[in-house]
Amino acid sequence: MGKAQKMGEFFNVLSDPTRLRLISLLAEEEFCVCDLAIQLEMTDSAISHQLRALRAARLVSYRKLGRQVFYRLHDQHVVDLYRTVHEHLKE
Amino acid sequence: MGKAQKMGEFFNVLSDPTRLRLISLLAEEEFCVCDLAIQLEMTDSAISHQLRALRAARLVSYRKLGRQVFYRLHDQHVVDLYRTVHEHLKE
DNA sequence: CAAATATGTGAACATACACTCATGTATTTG
DNA sequence: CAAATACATGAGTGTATGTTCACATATTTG
Repeated sequence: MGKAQKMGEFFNVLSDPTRLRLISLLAEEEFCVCDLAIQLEMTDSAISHQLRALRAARLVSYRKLGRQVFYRLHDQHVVDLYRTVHEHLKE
Repeated sequence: MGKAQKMGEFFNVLSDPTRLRLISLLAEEEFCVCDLAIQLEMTDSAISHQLRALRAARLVSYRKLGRQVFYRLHDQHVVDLYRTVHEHLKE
């Protein structure tokens, strides 16, 4: 797979508002799926689907605690990127 | 429009391999549409459509010279972003 | 064990979009 | 002016994808 293809797939993960809102929440602290769903006012299923995409992109990791699964950002890198673009868009 | 929506639209522009390849070429020097099409081995029409998207996102600007239109990156900001992500994906 | 809770997942549906094709516009050239 | 060149654009088409819905799995609780 070409470089442009790979980069495109990465940016594509960040091109969805729901996934960006999840990243924004998880930048503060870890959350379980149901709490993320409540805060975004969406179904658990929709959130779970999007977390799957974030997992596949290695942007989040998680730990299971009883019935719940707590997600957190895999590293700070994506937060830096998020903030960089956020600043850029203030023009 | 929400912040996440706006950021999503920006990342979406960068999620297409053709547009990323255009950005990569224009990071070096300015090119006219037909030369971009030759280098990417695509039709002029396809390139023109994608340049329109890059124009709408204010990522490129252009100057007309006779029949040709020369495109260049609007500023260095997107190149920095490009390189940051390129480094990130080397993991 | 049975019911409830938290999450994951496949299919379906609606929408978005990248490229092609046909056509339009502007500029140059013969 | 007529033909050719460079680019732009709208419609059409195939593909990708976000959400919903139904259902499956795993854990807790009574």
